Amino acid sequence: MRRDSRLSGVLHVLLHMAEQPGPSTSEALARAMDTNPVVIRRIMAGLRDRGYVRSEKGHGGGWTIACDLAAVTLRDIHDALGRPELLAMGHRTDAPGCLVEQAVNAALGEAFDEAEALLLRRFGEISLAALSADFHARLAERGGSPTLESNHAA
Amino acid sequence: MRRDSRLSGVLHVLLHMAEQPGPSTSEALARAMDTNPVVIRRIMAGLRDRGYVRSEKGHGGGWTIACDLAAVTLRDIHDALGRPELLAMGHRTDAPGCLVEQAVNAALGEAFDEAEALLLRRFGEISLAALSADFHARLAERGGSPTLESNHAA
DNA sequence: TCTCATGAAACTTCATATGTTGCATGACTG
DNA sequence: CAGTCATGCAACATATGAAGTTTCATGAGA
Repeated sequence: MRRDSRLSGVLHVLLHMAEQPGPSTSEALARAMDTNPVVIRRIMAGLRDRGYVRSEKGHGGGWTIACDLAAVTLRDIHDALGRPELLAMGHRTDAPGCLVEQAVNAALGEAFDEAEALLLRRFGEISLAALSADFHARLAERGGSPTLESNHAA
Repeated sequence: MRRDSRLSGVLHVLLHMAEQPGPSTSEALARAMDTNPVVIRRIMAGLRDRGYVRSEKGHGGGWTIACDLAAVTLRDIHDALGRPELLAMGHRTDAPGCLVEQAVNAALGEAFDEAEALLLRRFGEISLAALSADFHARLAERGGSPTLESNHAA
């Protein structure tokens, strides 16, 4: 099953924006992500509604970070994306009358719930600032330049 | 994203077969599962290849359990299904050149790996016999009859 | 007014689980 | 041996949702 990469994508966008002094246009971000500007706007819409980022139209417009990176976690971002499904598997029937299927659902459901809870807990432990710090650590190790373009073909 | 219900479905089938004295036809199982016989054959093929079940053609043919339920775990069944994806999310790019994306992948990947490991561990802890026992416990509580049909519209 | 940027809607593409049909194969029955 | 029942397999249809694309409206700044 094709895996949802919106969380991965939006984090990539946010960290690039954090390296930019001014606003970043959807077009520039899309070029860096090798995708379409509309896709950028789509995944950013939820973050804008929550006030994590701001968007401005017209000349000099684009996207700006509008929150404290240390105060926002991956879980917040996941929520802003609309809490997409975490697991690729599910029950065949949600409320089965069959006792066999109830037993199956109970056993699987427990494992599913634990895995989802684990993921959400981990997401809640990682702030955007921590991600950014990890990036800068990698940058220092590599000795590269901190510009957006240097890491992409663009 | 539409969730994969093959594991749930095949477990349902196996537990029903365990309640049957003789072989169960794909057609009968499909009726109980409210699906198509070909779907049953499809999800059972992997289990047959591993020797967990046997299939016989012709009169009196059908599917029979060919393993010790206590010796086979949900993880074995998951393997027999071809180890479908467990998580609905993934990386945007698997081996990115961009350091930002590497940092994102590292953080997310750790959480993903933990969640997958947890699921597989839990699956490995649950045997088919345990599932069957849970079913019988529910049955005793409900006081129903142990037939396949009693739990389904058929 | 012209240009640049987002906002929103509609459409296409793609992957994959699921559902369906048709036919070949093999096993039992009479 | 012919007929029926069942699986095996291939091909095709359907449905869902992420991702990509096109188009037009809107608003901000030069």
